[in-house]
Amino acid sequence: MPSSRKSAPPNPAVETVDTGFLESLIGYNARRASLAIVEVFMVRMAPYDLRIVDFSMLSLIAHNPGITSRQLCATLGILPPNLVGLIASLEKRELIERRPHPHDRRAAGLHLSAQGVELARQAEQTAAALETEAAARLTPSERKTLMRLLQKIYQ
Amino acid sequence: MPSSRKSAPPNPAVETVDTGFLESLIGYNARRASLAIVEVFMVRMAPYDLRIVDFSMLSLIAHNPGITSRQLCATLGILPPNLVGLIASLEKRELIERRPHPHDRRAAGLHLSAQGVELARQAEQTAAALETEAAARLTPSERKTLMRLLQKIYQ
DNA sequence: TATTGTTATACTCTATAACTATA
DNA sequence: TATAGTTATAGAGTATAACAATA
Repeated sequence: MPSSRKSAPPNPAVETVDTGFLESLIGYNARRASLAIVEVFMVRMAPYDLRIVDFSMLSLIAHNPGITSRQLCATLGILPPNLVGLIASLEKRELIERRPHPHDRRAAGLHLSAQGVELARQAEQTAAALETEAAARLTPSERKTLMRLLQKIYQ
Repeated sequence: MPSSRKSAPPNPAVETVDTGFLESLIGYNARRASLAIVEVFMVRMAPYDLRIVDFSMLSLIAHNPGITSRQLCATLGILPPNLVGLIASLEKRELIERRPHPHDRRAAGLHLSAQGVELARQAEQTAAALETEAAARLTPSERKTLMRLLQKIYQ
C-alpha cells in the first residue's frame, strides 16, 4: 500500500529546535531559572572572591554564630568531607574562626571575624541588589508568589 | 563604658539554623526546588538506565528528528566535547542513529531507532506522571503560574 | 554504640586547547 | 576564515570508606 506522497523526508534538517515537551516540566524550568540566576550571581560575587557556596556559608555563619560544620552540611546539602576544605579556605583568609563548642568537645562553633562580618555585609547587600534585578520582570506580587510556590515544591 | 550584662554569650550553641536570608533569594529557592525535583526524577529514570541528560537528549531528538550535535549543545547548555561521549553511548545502545545531514556534510542528523522511539515514549510518560506528583501540593492554576514566572526569569 | 571532624581517594561533571573535515 | 565534530586533558564538584576523639 504505497502512499502517493512521503509523510516526512528521510533525512530532514531541523530549523528551530522544538523544546515544547521539556518546557512542560517544572524541573526543567526550575533548573533553567536557577542556572540563569546563578550565572549572574557568580559574576557579582567574584569581586569578593566568593563562590556561591562560600557566600552561603558566610551568610549562615553571620546569622547563626556558633553554627557547627554538621549544621552547615545539613543546611546546604554538602557532605562533611567536602566541607573541610571550604572551611579551611575561609579560615585561612581570616574571614571565619573556630571556637570551642560550649558543650560538645568534638565540635567547633564557627564565627565571623571582623573582616568576615564586613565582607558578609557587603556580599549580602550585593545579593539583595541582584535580587531586585533578577526579578525586574516580575511585579512584587509575582515575586512573592514565585517564592511561595517554589517553597511548596521543596518543603 | 562597660555594660551591666553581655549582649550575647561568647561561644553560643545554635539550636535551630536560621536560613531566613537565603530563603529570601529567588536563586536559593529555585535551586532547592530544582534539586528536589531532580532527585526524584533520577530515581524514576533509573529503570530505563537514563540520566536526566540522556532523557533530555532522547526527548529532543524524538521531537526534532535530524537535530545536530550543535543544536543539542546549544539547547541543553552542554559543551561539544562533553556531548561526544553521551551520543556515542546512546548510539552504542542502539537508541539513536546518525544519518547524513541533508546539506552539510560536516554534520550528522540524529534520529531515534525503533527501540529509541519506544523508550522515549515510556520515559516521557513517566516524566509526565512524575510531573503530576511533583506538583501535587499545587493546584493546576498554581502550577501554570509557577511555570510562567520561572520562564519570565530565564527567558 | 553513635556522632563530629578529618584524610585519602574515586568518580562524575564541566572546561580548554588543538586537531580534521567541510562550509 | 569560520563551523561541526572530535580527541586529549585539566579542573571542579560530588561520592564512599575509614579513622581518631568525644558523646
